[in-house]
Amino acid sequence: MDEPQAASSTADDPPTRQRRRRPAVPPARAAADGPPAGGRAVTGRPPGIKEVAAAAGVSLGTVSNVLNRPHVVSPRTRAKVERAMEQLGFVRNESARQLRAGSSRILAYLMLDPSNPFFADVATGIEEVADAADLSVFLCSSGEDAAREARYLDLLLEQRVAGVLVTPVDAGNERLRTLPARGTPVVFVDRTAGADDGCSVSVDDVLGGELAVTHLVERGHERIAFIGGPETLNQVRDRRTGAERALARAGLPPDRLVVLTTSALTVAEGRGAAERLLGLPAARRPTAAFCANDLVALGLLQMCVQLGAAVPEDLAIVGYDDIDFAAAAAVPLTSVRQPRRLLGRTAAELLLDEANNPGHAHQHVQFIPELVARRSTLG
Amino acid sequence: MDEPQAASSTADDPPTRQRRRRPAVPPARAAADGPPAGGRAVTGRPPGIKEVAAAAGVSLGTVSNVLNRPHVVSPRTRAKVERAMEQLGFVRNESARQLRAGSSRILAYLMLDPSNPFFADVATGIEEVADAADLSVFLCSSGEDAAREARYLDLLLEQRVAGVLVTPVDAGNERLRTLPARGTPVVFVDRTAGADDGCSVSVDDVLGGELAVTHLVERGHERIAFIGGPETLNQVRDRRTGAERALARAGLPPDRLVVLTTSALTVAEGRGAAERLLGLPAARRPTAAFCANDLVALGLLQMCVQLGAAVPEDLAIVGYDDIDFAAAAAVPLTSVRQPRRLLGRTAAELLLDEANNPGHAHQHVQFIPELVARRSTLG
DNA sequence: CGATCTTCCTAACACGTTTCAATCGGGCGG
DNA sequence: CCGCCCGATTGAAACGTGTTAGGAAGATCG
Repeated sequence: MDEPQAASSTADDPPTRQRRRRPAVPPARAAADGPPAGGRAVTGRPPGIKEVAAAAGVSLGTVSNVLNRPHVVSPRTRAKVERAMEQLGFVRNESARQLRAGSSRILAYLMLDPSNPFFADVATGIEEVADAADLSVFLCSSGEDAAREARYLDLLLEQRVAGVLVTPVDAGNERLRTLPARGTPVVFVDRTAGADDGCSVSVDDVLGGELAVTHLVERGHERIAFIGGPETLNQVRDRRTGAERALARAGLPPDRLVVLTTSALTVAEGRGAAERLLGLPAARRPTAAFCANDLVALGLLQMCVQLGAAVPEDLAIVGYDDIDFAAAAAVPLTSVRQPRRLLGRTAAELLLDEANNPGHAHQHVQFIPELVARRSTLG
Repeated sequence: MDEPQAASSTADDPPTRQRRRRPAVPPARAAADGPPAGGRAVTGRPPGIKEVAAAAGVSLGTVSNVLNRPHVVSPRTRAKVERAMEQLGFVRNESARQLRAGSSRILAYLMLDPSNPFFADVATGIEEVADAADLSVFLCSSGEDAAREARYLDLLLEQRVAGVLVTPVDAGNERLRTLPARGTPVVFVDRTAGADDGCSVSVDDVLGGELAVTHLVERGHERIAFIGGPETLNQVRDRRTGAERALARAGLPPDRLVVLTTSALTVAEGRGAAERLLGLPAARRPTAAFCANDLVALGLLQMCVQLGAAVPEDLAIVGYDDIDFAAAAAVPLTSVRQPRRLLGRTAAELLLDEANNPGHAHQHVQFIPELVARRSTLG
């Protein structure tokens, strides 16, 4: 509308092309027009408890009482003070409050990767519990980078948050181990605590691997691929161990598990694994694959379809996590479901207990995963 | 291992079954054993600058200088102080620092829905810019709930964060409008600012809708479904407007756009829409669908395959957002790509400018979307 | 009129930051 | 060897803002 060439849809410019509209609201404006919601002063720094007291004609302590112990203030006085706060646009300075009170009403969840729907669901569970306890949750993303993780831990410590939930990149991190000793409760999520000092909530990944591969064996598969990596991730190791155990239980030799290692648990890696897998000579090619993660499984699935391998006829696939997209794949994916939201809720509850209950005893809570069978293995 | 019945994989218990291991690390432990990383005192409250000064045998001011202006302290003294901080496990109290300094090094991104990969990518862009400016980002999720959004805005104000990026549930929220006046810069992400007072970064959704439908028209489709909702979302309205405009441009009558309204932009809603769509009599059934969102498109796609409708032969599908799962679908999805990460980066840059540059002028930056054609429309 | 509340105010406090004059330890020109 | 200059360091004090204990003032009641 404002720039004719922009209305054309032929994109000959680089995709980062952009337009700017209404470039200059004059800066003077902020101080110029009438107060939008009362006679708010638009002075430099925000008004403090002091200004409110002056405006309401009461003392400073009374204003504080209105904020923290409203019942000890007479309704008339309270109303006066509240009106003054409204008019001045008073916002309590949390730094000052916290400095004096020593406590904060904030929890933090430091997670590996916000773009993995799994962690988003865990966070939702955490928030449910926090809301009920009148706490707020800040989410922090380490992006699987140990340095970022360390930076955030320092920051949270400096902020004196009420507690930290963490899915660690580096469970042995010294900061993580010393955190509890400095008075900040910590709960490990989806990973058993590195040391013994702390609570953890996790899901039995060995059992999950067993469930997946037992299911495949029961459907008649005798040569099964395990796709995942890197080996440094506990989750990957445990799920593979479970797979091996299931094979052994079925009386199959260990070499019937064909291990394809990936460098990350992503869709792209899953696609790459598909090419390696389908390139194997027919005699050695597995008839089923167990992926350490749904993202890998979805990549594998996509590439199989693209290369003309039928799922599950030519290759049955089992994923892990049962993210929403698993059921929505064109060939719905059999997957191992984890109680994601419950994981978050339980972790938050443990954290609250650690923070509030002096007789708190550290615990490791482990949940039982569940196999959800869909078309990718049932044909 | 510890509980025999847990080793069995027959899940007869409810899926929330759990085990607890090592229930009691004796609480006395925290005060009992040796300091794990030096002679750290395990007293009640964390040591302050005062204790550090005493331990290092220097004055209080010198410790502060080590923290804030290391260059004015001689290397020897500095080393002494740093050693003392290490030993005591000193952590600067950010509340006190901020109270005095008045400024915080934290940005917040208040987003609609953390489980939507779109927002996770925007957040990643924000973090890139923040990292470079030595700021940290806290993520907050409103979960599309206006009350939660309001609570978080209050909290962030009280924390005196350096700035707030927000994809609002309720763009007209009074709190949002008064935030800037109270000294906290705000940038609207993926939504043009409600009022004029503030920066915003968005993508031209009308153009995106035009691109999608123009592509379909060029491929010969003359009856096209628009699937999305609720109508209250700006994004949905704009994308539909674009669709209508493209039809008009092609000289097709407006009733060639068959609108199916959903109650949310989710996979489940997409599935539901598929049944409605395929249930239409052949004469009125569209040969192509433009979905307001990739989640809806993926649901539609899944159900089509399931009901035996070939994509794109029986129904061509275009999504919106180009999330990673779009390319990974078994029939790769044509979609309208938004520069998600750039959106975040630009928003963060505007925020920094608003915070640091006194001559800052509010801007509305709008990006141009791009169509990515894949098999779901190309056959 | 004294006892008892109720309501409100005063002042100390939490802790790191910053300022400023004062002090200290050398090195250096004389 | 003396006095001076310089950088490093110190001690004291003010500050930012809200919290809270303890006491004063005012109101109510018997």
